[in-house]
Amino acid sequence: MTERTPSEASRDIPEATVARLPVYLRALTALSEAGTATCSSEHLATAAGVNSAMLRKDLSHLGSYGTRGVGYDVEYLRYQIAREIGVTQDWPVVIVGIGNLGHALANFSGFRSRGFRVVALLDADPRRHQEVVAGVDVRPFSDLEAIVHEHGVAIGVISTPAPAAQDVADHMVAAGIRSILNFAPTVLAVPPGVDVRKVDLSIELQILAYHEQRKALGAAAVERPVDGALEGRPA
Amino acid sequence: MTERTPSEASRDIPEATVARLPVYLRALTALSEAGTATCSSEHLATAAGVNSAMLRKDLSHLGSYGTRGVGYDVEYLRYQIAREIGVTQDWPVVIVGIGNLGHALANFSGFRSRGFRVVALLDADPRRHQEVVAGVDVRPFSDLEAIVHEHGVAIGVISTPAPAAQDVADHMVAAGIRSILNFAPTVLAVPPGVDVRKVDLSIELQILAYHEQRKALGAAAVERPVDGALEGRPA
DNA sequence: TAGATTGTTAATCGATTAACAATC
DNA sequence: TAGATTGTTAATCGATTAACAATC
Repeated sequence: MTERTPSEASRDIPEATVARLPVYLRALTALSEAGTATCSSEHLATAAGVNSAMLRKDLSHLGSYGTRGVGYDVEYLRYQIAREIGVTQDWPVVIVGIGNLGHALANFSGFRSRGFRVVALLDADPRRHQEVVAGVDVRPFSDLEAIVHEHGVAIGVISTPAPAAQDVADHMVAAGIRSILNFAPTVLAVPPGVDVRKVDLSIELQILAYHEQRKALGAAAVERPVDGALEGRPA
Repeated sequence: MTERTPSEASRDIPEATVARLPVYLRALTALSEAGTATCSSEHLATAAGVNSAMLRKDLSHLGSYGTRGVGYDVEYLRYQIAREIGVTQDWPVVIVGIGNLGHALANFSGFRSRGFRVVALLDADPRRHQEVVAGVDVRPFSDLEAIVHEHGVAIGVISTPAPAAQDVADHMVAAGIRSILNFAPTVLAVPPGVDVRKVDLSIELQILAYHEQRKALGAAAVERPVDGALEGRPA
């Protein structure tokens, strides 16, 4: 059951590598469109914003797709990475929560071009059910299960307000979805076997703020109040 | 200049910890709003979706803000984390690129409530300069430098199409911005000392697709073509 | 053959986790 | 005092980087 052909050496790719493969894929697509036939690890690494040792290490998890002394065939490597990620196939996606962000996501061209097809837009608010966004009409949230089964949806996107997100996730899981991209600023609880990735705008800004604050401190090391001077411990 | 008071033990917090502090902050805010005065590391960790050992380790980098045998004072810990991140102060932010995503960002309430204030919306397209979005009017991109200086903007958000992003980043850096949140699907080159965080929707979906594909393989291990059977190496 | 560049090894670094002594 | 829970230590795990032998 879990046995594996030894020839298929490429299983169990580290998570950090998986997260970079789409970046390499994009860089290779750009090189391909620019008419470049071959590239070195150095060249590709620069385009992807990583160092070449890391790139080669990452690619070594997939297999041996380069040629020593020469480099990588752009088209060939691009296909191999696309296949490894799974974007050579079509992925039906459903988006739940068609507010400002949901509109932006539905209209985002980068999905379609990478094998993701938005098959349905759902919203709990009946006033939105008149709307057509990006050529797809907005349907009631209660249609979720039917749509998931009809289109074989494996990936769900949540762009509702935070209070609704857990309920949406529960229904997605119940309908058979096992991969969720969550834009709502809340921690989702899901059963084992379900993957959740979160995109959290205000967390990203807070991380930047932390570093920005430290930069400012370096510049004027005085302004910060001395440890504990302002706020006492509670009793 | 770089000397440091030994009492301020909390410098040099690991990057992984910094990325989780905003999650703890959000959980503490929820606890606070629910009227909870005290919580254990176990309780807070569950709310934040991490394990309690990691939470305590993370908090230990900030200082010793708990009470053995008792737990943490919710309000006190919340303030300490907020101060550490820097969200007790106000951060003026500028957003460049007011398409669908820019609209969604400008309207996002989570910014304002966490100390981020959108002081300007900029777009290169003159047709957008009539618009008022979320109470702020859209101004020409060429106003960037003046606005940055006027408001002391330290954080810039890029929500333009990919081809425009590098040029926007260059202008931001030239204007003095040293923290950038990039939503454009492209790798930005910036000088040392400038922080860039990227949010890339299609990369997130591709990471989910990779894992989804592997789940499907586990279920039906046969369907995948045998290694190299379909595609030959290029000459 | 000589030069170039991959794929891999080994060293280093950082992050996570479990366990427990300190202490409220 | 006894029970609870923190803060820290040490072990483990995973990711990054440099260096170089393999080889085109």
